[in-house]
Amino acid sequence: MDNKLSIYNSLSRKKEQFIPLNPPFVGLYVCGPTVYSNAHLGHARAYVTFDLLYRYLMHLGYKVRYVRNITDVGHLENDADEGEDKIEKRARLEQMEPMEVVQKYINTFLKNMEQLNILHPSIEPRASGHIIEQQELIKSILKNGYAYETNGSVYFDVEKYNKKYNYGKLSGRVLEELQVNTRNLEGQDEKRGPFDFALWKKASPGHLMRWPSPWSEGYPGWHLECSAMSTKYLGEVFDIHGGGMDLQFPHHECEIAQSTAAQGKESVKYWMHNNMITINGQKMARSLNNFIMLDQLFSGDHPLLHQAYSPMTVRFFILQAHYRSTIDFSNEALQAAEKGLQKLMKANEALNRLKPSLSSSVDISQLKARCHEAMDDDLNSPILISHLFEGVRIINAAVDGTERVSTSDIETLKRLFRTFVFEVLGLINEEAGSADDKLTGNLMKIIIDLRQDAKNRKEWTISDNIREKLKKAGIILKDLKDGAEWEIE
RNA sequence: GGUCGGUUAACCGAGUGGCUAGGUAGUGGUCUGCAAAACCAUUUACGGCGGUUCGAAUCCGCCACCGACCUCCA
Repeated sequence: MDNKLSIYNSLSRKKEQFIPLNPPFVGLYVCGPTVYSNAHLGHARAYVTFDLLYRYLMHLGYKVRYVRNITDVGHLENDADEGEDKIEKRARLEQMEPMEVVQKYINTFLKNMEQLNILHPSIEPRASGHIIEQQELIKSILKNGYAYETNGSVYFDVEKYNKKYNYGKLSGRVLEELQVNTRNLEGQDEKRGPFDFALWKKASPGHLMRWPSPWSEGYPGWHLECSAMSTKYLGEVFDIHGGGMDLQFPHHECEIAQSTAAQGKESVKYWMHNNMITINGQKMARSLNNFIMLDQLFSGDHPLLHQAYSPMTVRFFILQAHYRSTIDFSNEALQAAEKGLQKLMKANEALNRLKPSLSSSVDISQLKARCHEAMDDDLNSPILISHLFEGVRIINAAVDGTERVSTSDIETLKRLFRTFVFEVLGLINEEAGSADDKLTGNLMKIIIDLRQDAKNRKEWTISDNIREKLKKAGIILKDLKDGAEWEIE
């Protein structure tokens, strides 16, 4: 198992060599969605990013336990302590049970993830299924003196925590400065400090989702679930915690505080954050009302979209940028990704009919080494893709006869594509299958042979007519040096 | 206002103190009955002003602009 992989640790703000705590095992926790609405382009970016990490770690031979939670309770809107629960709000709007809402959006979320060929995590725990664990965690924090109870609610004492530990180390914030720069929010008299956050909230009379607890009938605070579930499934200390950059503060900061307050030590070794997707230079945000849902992207049904984009086009678009950069959405960029992906997939198919030469005029093993280097360098998928396009050029040139590739190098290339294009980048050839249907294949052979006869007699009107009519039927015909190839549009 | 990050050619998007990233689009050529594809060649770059250096787009400083976080967000 090689350990050349380096990843950017948000905690140290630099690239660090990845050294697992207990090789060959790796514990990976990623903040999953709050299931109160359909999944959007931003979700795709986050989960494609960590899917890439998951796939590459497995490729390196690690045994990864990947935990991605589903938030189905406790996530409030607006001010963290006064807002309405997102799930409950949606339940009221759609006149459903909260858990019906949860199920509905879990179903579409998982469907979208499958469309994007994102592998299922090892465990997808739900917050509502871990109320006991969350309560136990609160008890530990209370016992250690870093939380207090007011009116049946329990809050984390940030100021006290900050005296011994460092609240703000992940996001680079200093508590005193935060306090100076923050306006006093109203309606927070239950809390001792403005940055204290809820661990347990007493349910108001109309609140639907509620559980008994030593403090009140209520529900857990949002930040708690990740600490509780990561500890349960990955242990007190584990390797990697991931999520969107926007979660760094306050969510991940609070997670660090909770775990540290409960166990006296931090739980995460490497923090990784993916950057945002922007639309016309601005972050996609609910408040800006510029969301594009994945279903809309796949169907083209959105005012900003000129056309539909397939799941693999979206995946490839995301992978063509580095995960720590913002990517700006545009139709042009998506269309460029679509074309590029087609080129990659066609070259992969051409690989199968490549005629070997006695020797090679290209260095395939060097290409392979470069692919690994790119991924080892903080998952540099754009560089990896650029190397794969060098492979594309070699394949096409070999088909044309301007480069030579030996039998063993063809095998290496095939392995290279299988490994990096399909296993690591997780791409799928969406257009594959045209030749799978034997009957169609036979019919097409007859048509192509008849057309070839016409061509041999230089009856161009007939041959062009056949090509034209096939096109209308959705079949693209391309003449080769000997014969022709076809594909379904 | 505080903190952090960015500004790369027509568009997207990497990277580096001196060596063509890549994709898409454009132009010219090869191939072809034509078309498509492919191949070869090729145009417009590193926000501005200084500084360090033999050499900077890459390091430093200042300025301009953009964005993120500081409230829910992937």
